Amino acid sequence: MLLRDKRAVKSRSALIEAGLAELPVNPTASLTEIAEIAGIGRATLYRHFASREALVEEILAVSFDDLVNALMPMENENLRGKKAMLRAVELMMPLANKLRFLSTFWVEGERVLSKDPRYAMMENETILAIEQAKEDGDIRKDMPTRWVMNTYDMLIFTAWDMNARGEASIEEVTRLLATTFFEGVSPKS
Amino acid sequence: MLLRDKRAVKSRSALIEAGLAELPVNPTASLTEIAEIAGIGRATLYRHFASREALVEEILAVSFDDLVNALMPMENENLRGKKAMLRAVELMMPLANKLRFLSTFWVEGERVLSKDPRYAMMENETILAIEQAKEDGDIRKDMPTRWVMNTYDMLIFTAWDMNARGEASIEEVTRLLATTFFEGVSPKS
DNA sequence: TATATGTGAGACAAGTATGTCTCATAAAAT
DNA sequence: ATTTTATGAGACATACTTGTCTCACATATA
Repeated sequence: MLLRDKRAVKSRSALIEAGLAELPVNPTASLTEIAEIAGIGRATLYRHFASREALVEEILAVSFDDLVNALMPMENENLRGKKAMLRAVELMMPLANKLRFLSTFWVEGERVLSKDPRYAMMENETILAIEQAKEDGDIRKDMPTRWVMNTYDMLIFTAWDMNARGEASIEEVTRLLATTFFEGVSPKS
Repeated sequence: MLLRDKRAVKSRSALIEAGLAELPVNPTASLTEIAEIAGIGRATLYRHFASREALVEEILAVSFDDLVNALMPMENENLRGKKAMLRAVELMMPLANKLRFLSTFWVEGERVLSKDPRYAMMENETILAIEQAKEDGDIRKDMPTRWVMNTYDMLIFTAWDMNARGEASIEEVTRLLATTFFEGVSPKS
């Protein structure tokens, strides 16, 4: 199954798409269900993925690809600290559905997530930006970086969720997130 | 099984304790596992709880009891808006370990959670406090109440989680939460 | 002490998920 | 046109989970 054949490519992507759509909604979905959603025979699923875990890992890898891809523009922008964090939010917001998969496997799959070296990489970049923002006077030095990062991640998930429920547009949640994160919910004094 | 017998009371609470400890870590734990953790025979588990769902519901009910109990002191304090929100955080934070169960079942169990009338009640009280805070000039009027509430809830879970991992004390996460929520992560200007 | 009741161990049935395998068929590759 | 390869359908074995039931035993209760 070396993806030289059109059919194999199609089957594979159909399976990944199905998992990406179904697993966040129903994390314990059986492989029979996923194969059915993909419109692919269950046996074929096993031809592409040796096990359930292999499928999940592959979907995670694809999600990371999209995420890293979305953040690509930043490579040439040389932003740091607060500006980098805001720009990242802006670029990540439209990827809501992909992030959703990642957030579903945040708890259960922390060991799965951390298998991907890019996970640690992205975490490190976030930490770096937070520490730069502290130096620049944009984030309080007395707040643990870990707390700031958790808050940042959590706000991203919250923002996506609200957008997915149709309660606010991408632009709106981006603005809300930025304001809430840096200024809090209080009016400017 | 009317809990007239010491043994029944002990078994029941051991099972609830086990579920409370294990399910947040491993949401798909089998009843065999939970019974083993409780040190109770699996048959006895079924004598107390008709089904898996019944066990989960009971644990949720117990969690709500604790939560409502913890917030009891506010009944006589007549706080409103920002002060009510801060006081609620202060009272809820020490319940971290116990109430992590609720956050685990936040997504999956939203239908389970909303079975409990106290869920809607607490939600309404939060909404009321947020709207009071808006009137009082403590929360921006241009922020949707829904967004503010989601942020508030998520910060509570984040704080619980950080405390549960031993990364910060109760007092610390309480302070971090309050500051982050109302002022944001930026230093005071 | 005598009775009532909760319990543990284990058998049991039914349902479901995982993973392997075969074979005929259809569609790609050459 | 011929060969190669992926697929679908389904059988099959294995294992696990849920939920029920029985029986001997231990422990509350009276």
